[in-house]
Amino acid sequence: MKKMLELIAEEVGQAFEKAGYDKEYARVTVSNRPDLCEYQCNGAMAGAKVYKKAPIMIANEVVAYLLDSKKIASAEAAAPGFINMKLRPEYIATYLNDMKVAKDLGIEKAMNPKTIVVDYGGANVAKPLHVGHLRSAIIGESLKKIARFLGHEVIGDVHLGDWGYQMGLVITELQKRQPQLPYFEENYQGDYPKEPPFTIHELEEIYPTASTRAKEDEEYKEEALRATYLLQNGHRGYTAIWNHIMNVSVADLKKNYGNLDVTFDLWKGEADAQKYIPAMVEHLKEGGYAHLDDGALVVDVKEDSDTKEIPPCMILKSDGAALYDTTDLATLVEREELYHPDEVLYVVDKRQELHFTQVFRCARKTNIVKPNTKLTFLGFGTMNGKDGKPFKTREGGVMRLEDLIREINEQMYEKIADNRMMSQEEAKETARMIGLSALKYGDLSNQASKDYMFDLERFMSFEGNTGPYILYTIVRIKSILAKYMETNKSMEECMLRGAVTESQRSLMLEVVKFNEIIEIAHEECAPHKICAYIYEVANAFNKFYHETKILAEENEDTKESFIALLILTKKLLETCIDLLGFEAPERM
RNA sequence: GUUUCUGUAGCUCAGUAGGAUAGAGCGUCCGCCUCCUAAGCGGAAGGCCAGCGGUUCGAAUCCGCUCAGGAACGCCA
Repeated sequence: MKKMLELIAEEVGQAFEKAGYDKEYARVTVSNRPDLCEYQCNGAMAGAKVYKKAPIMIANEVVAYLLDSKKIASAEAAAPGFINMKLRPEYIATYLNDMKVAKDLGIEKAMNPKTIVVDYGGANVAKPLHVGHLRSAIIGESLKKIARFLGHEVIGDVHLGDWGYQMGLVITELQKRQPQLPYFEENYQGDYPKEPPFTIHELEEIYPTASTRAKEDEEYKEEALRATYLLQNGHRGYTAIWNHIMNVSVADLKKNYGNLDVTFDLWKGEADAQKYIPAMVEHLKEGGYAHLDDGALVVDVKEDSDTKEIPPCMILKSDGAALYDTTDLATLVEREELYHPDEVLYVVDKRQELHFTQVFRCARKTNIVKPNTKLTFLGFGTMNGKDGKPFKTREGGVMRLEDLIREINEQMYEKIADNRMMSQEEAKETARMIGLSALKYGDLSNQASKDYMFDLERFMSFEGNTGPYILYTIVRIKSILAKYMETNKSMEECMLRGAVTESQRSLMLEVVKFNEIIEIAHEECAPHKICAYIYEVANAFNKFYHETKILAEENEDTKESFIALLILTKKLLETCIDLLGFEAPERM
């Protein structure tokens, strides 16, 4: 379905043309003066200069051609040249009825569906997920769903940090603790044990211990680097350990992401890109792109328009080892080969912007990606605590995701437990759903690129602009519809009619905006616009709800129209929260 | 130091193809349950949109400077 703004703009465009003006001035927006009108067009003022005419005259001429419109009920020119319009109630109702029966609420699917790889999550193997991983997961998941909803082929890749020095550290520490293991036995030819030599909890403790030791002990560090080197060159025993680390760690990561309802299509990582590195390096050398600088192999990515120094993209360290840049480039090689993406979207901490600028430029310059492959960096800001500094636990440490989620679920359970009659099991599941909505909405309602204050107490509140408030609104609708179903069977046949009250009309006008909003959220990578939108829809609904006795309505047609509006509103809210990555319970 | 992002109500945040009177929530104060979930709804108070200058019919929005805070700046990822 076409967007309402487009439909009205077409109408107004025709009027502009009939009046002898270019229809490009006929851009229509939702009015910022709802007391005066519903939609407005400011094109007369923009055109005034070109046509050397007073804007109000242009507006008046255009308005004259709008009076017999089937969509627009009233149009008037206001000083200095606004064109103010109201829609015909039955036209709004028709539009909403179409939405109600259309697939996916009549969203316009992409004309040319793109293949989009979304690189998000950013988890590291052998390290627990912590709050620092939250934003990437939440924002990336939402963007993935939005793009998919619009008809694109979207591939979500967790892109694990599963290669390099950190693995050498774990191997070294393990060797210190259990030197008798066969992995460390030289010339060992037999099979290695199937059971991993550590649990996830031990693994999560091994890494930080090793990391700390390496910083204090030069010799230890050398060993870890050596282990890293051997692993990368196929050392049999270390590879076996690496596989254990992967198995243990990935299982745990899947569980954690599962708690967040975040799912990836691909569990690829840096290790997968390794095999593409030699050929890529060859390509960079042969193409004359790379040169040696201080012993390191680099590709210059400076551009004339730069306002600052952009350091070259470093491909190989002076000791010959690969780096962050290398792996990300090789991953692009891999992605080109396997998926031929039209776009690769990175949802990463904004502090990595420079790195991705380098990688993107290098990939383009060296033809690692096709010229028309879009590379997008969506950098998100830091989660700050109430003190305005990066979020920490009370003890000053990094909070583990697992602990955070457990705490949210427990608190939410206590909040709802004494409120309603519910089995413990249902209450637990309900608390989980509400808790997740609080967490995700709290994050997503902020503009991704900005730092934001992580205030759980506020996010978990049922009042105000929060996830729980949105869920509460949906639950209210569900409750009415359930009651309606008890006496009436065919809910789906209910038809919307023109609004009978102001609050109903406002709600209808909110619902109309749906495809407009989703499209913008996609284009701008801005889930927060969906949050703002559903908050307005929820407000409009609650006002309508408050002023209207829906089930007690005596006029059957009107009642059915109310029910139809409720069905549509519910579908809309549910669709939107699904795009944000959470869902609503039956009751709460 | 260079570059870059941010600065909007007491607090947390919306608000870009420049538009009419800058919006929410929380907090504060005042109202509303015989009625579909009051986890709701209505109302009040609260602003030099960091400051100064410019562009123009018109600026929170575009440009310049200043101030304040954060971040990044080649062999970690």
